[in-house]
Amino acid sequence: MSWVAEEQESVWLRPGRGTRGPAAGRTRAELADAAVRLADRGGLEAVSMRQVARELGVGQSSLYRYVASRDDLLDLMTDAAAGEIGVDAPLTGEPVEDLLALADRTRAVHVRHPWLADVPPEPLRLGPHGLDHLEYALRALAPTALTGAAKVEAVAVMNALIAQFARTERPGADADRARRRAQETYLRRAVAEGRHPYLAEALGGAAASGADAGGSGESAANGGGPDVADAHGMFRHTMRRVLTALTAPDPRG
Amino acid sequence: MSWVAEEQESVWLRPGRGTRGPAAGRTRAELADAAVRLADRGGLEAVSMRQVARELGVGQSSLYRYVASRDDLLDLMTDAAAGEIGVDAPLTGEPVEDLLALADRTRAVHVRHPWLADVPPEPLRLGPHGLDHLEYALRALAPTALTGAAKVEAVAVMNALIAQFARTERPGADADRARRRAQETYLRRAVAEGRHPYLAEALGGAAASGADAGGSGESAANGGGPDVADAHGMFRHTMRRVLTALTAPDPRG
DNA sequence: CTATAACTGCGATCGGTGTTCGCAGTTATA
DNA sequence: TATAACTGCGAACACCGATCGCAGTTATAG
Repeated sequence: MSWVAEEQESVWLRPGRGTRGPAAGRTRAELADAAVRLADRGGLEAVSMRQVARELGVGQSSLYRYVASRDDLLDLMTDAAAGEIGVDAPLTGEPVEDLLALADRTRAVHVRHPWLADVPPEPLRLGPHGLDHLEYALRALAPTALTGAAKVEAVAVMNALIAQFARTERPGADADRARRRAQETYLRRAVAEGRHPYLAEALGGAAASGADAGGSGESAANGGGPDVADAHGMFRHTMRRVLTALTAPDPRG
Repeated sequence: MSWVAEEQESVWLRPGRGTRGPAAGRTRAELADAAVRLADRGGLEAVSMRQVARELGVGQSSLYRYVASRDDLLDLMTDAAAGEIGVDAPLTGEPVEDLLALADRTRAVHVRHPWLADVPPEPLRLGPHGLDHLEYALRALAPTALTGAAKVEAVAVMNALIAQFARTERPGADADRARRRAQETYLRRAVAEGRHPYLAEALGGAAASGADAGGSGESAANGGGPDVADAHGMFRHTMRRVLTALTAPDPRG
């Protein structure tokens, strides 16, 4: 990788090619498209350099002419998805409403690309579209009296919750079915033991739901026969509450 | 895997061994300990079956006598961490205060085991300790007028936020340093272009912060010279707000 | 027009991963 | 004592991300 030897390593900072050699057969955008296509079909794990190369009809090692690593490919995919959110909707001036609308559109993208929730969240994964998205959210937060840091954090929390909900509501990847069912079985049996009365009560009507303790939380409001509309309602409801809490003026200053 | 052929697959449902053959040389707990030790040192990626086997001084394939897959090993690790949280603290009866205390203790575990934030969040990753943790949280939420589902969701949101903050504040894994710095460089240059005024303003004093758009959100309040105490304060502040919002009686019913 | 430098595509290959299989050895039961 | 159940594990399989060097192509420099 000659062009990366210098100093900068971000995919987005890489300059266009020189004029010397033959033109590259594909675009980075084509790379991203192929990867997204694969991920939409088979999940993030289906996105291997070999698979992407086959999808594009090129040799595997050729991919490294466009991208320095698989992680860069994930950057491309993530930003492509961010580009689907759309940041042209006019703002009403009501931060909570505007962010809620943005959250809804982001959620839609997550539904379309369930693998988004599986992309390992790096501390800073912002491409051009990601920047636009963040800018839009900050613009929506402008009427607020929050600190810059607080605003950024509010957006981060919002996005974290969106990913959280997206994970919860996703259909289940066929392969995980067995595992998921097994874990539900365990939950049911453990609750049946009778040593978790509050849990038993909370799960009362619905079948299986849960939130893992140590890691990132998970929950599911489904089990018996939930309709998506209800899930969406739950999403909007919870999100509005959290956004209201986050955008309220800070009593400490 | 004879014992798994039947039906159930969860690690936690697997019965004790029969009395026929020689006793197993290690415990599942020892497995978990070794894995946790490795993860504490080198991150989640350091936890490979080969490494764990070497750490234990056994052959690699022997691990599959204790565990059906690497994912089961992650279950063991996660639940071991969940066991460190502690659910013996008495409840005050104030849901927000109790949950905030619980969140603080959970956060401490995340600080001690930064890899927790990297464990792929499955829809249902609850071991025995995870169940106890959830039960404790639900008990804290008992005075509330929330639905069972709403309570579970509140806990899930809380855990998601904890993981979010944990990711934000973690030191940076040495190997990612270069990548991280590169991305900060990109952010700085992009902002310097002048086409993201709100972003520029929000990042005003501090150096680099961000929240990715498509995937799960990320943020960083650090940059110039932040102290951990401030981060902790930010954590408690945000958490209290969100918890207050989530536990307030639902106007819809 | 030629030489050269820059660029592309890619086969071969390396070290690593999770997982499976079958075999030798061990132990308690029948 | 024979057998069934269990353990540990070496060897192997298929896949993974990444690297290296080479042949072929193209625009520029002399």
